[in-house]
Amino acid sequence: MRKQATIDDVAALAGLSIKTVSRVLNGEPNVRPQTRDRVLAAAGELDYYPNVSARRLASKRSFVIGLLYDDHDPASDYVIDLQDGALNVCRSVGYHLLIQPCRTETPDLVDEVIRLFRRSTVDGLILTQPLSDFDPLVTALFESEIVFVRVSQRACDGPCHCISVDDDRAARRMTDHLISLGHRRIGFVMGHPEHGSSHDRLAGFRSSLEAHDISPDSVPVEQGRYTFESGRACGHRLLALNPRPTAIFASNDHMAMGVITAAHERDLDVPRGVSVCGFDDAPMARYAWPPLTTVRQPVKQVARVATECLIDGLRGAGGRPTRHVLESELVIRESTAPLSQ
Amino acid sequence: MRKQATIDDVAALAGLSIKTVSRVLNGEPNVRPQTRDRVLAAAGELDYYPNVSARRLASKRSFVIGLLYDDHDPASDYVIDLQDGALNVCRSVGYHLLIQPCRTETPDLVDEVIRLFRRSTVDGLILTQPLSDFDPLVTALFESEIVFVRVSQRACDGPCHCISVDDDRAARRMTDHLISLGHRRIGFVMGHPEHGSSHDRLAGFRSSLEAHDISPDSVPVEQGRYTFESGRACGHRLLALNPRPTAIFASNDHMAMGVITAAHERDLDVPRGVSVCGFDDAPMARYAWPPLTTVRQPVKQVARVATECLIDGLRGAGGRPTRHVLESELVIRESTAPLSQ
DNA sequence: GTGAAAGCGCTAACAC
DNA sequence: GTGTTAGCGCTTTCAC
Repeated sequence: MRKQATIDDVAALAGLSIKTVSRVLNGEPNVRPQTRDRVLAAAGELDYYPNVSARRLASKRSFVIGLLYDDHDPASDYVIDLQDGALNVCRSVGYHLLIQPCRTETPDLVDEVIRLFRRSTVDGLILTQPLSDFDPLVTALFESEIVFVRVSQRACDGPCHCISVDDDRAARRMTDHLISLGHRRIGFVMGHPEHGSSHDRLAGFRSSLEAHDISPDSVPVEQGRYTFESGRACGHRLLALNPRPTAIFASNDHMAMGVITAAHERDLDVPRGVSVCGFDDAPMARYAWPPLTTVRQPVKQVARVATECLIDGLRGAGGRPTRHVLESELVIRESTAPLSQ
Repeated sequence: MRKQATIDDVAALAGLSIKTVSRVLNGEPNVRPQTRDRVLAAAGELDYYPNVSARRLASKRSFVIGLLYDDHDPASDYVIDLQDGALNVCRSVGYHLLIQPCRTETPDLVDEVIRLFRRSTVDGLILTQPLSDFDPLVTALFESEIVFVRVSQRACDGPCHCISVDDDRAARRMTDHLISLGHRRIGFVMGHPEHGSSHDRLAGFRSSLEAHDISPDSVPVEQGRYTFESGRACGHRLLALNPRPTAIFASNDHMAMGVITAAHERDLDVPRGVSVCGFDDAPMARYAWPPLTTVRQPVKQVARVATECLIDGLRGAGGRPTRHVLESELVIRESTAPLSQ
């Protein structure tokens, strides 16, 4: 393994001082373009790459950001996409990503996260749902003056960037779709009551109904918890109703799969007997039978934007807190069909 | 944010030199137990935690290990489990984990990985399948004298630890299960031909057949690629056969889901018309309809063992290369049933 | 067994 | 615009 060049080597080759090299490498002002080029040429020739540890030690910054997520069961696809989006940005700007799965239930979650900081291993954090809606944590971070961005629908009053997806609107459009197929008796399976997204999706559902003059009486709502099992239980309850809903909108794909299973267990064909749709476009949605109509969220892009905001903030380019709202996309597959007479 | 204590603070409080403190913290010999205790007490009182960057800079080690995995489509559950197992060990011994998704197809994959090292950000690597079977990479790592462990069935000739799962045996036991249900005409869907596991699983399948005196003629084998779509295509080919197989063993769950879809598309009930089983116990297997009979691999444990081996190796406790083989577990659900007459 | 001094490779503050 | 001088907090070498 060849020895890695140091900044001194570059300075020597360029015939400049070490500080000038440092300036160029850090994009600081007050460098003549011509000097700059000389430095870059020398660095290129030596295949020089700054030593991260030295840089960290001297600058007291770690160039690492932490990605916090809840590692609850059915989240792996979501998490992988988050990681992917964040990693892409990190790599392109020379940061590292520290992944930090955690559980909202952990009693000393807040302490743990704060300690991550105290140990100076992380410059800033990305909080994803549902952690980003967990008030004790958010409050503690503000108090500790830790830089972070939230991926969350919910507003927050502190000086922090928020990135969100328009769940409300997507749910409304999905409901519009069901109604356009002729369905008017639509069951709804709500997500985990403590996740902000559950309420947004329900709100979108309701606003579509309202716009179509459908009475709330014909739209039974069941409380799920975003898991397959809860979807299955809610599915059974909804399908036992008389009159039976002709369509069921589950707030995520896992619950939608549960609803489909419940339908199968009652020898009800999907979509002929009942249309079912989900939310999230988990990979399983494509492989289900029948393939699931759902909503595709731009998860990678959310992570990308969040990471960019955070790193900009760390670089001081920060400024006032911003709010980004990204759009989801309807994915119509075969689990929804026109109402059969 | 309170200022983090330094090693000097600890030394001062303990009334010892900084070097002695360092010795204790690094578990070096030549320290009197009593001195040791004094140091630990002082460190505890100050809530001291060594500064990672300083330690890295001075020791030229990063205390970071890299987890390399292929980020191919249907792998997210596997990857999350790998990360989880590795993270647990890392945290308990004070290492960090750098995740590095990559694609075998990337032309300069090898260069990229080597560079990870040159830039001194990683002390060692964990290679997971199918990367761990990718010869150009493995060879390059040996040549660069980079410390790594492989998660792979395949043996390798270099001085490196290997952690594997006994796919061969698991496939044999699964086939035994099908035969015990009365099936003798069993279709097999092979995995990606370049993944070592594909061949192991096929071998296990064959050895069971042999043990039961079943002629190879009655067991059609189709070549898949571990994806849902390939499973679906192979499923159609197998189900079009005359006589039709009464059971199909797919080499992973995604392909098994594809086979089930193919069966549905031919109005064939699973398991009454055809039994189907998979491999891996992906979460989707539990949520499928019918729930899928499959093989559960101890992925987290594999990652844990791999991480422990690697870190031991880095600490010099290394020694000769070891080989760990972990056992999988059959998960019998409802997609397999006794042969109906 | 323990300690003193000399860096690791970089950035920060200030001088020029 | 550019260079000089000190550290950052730790590990290492070698002396005691």
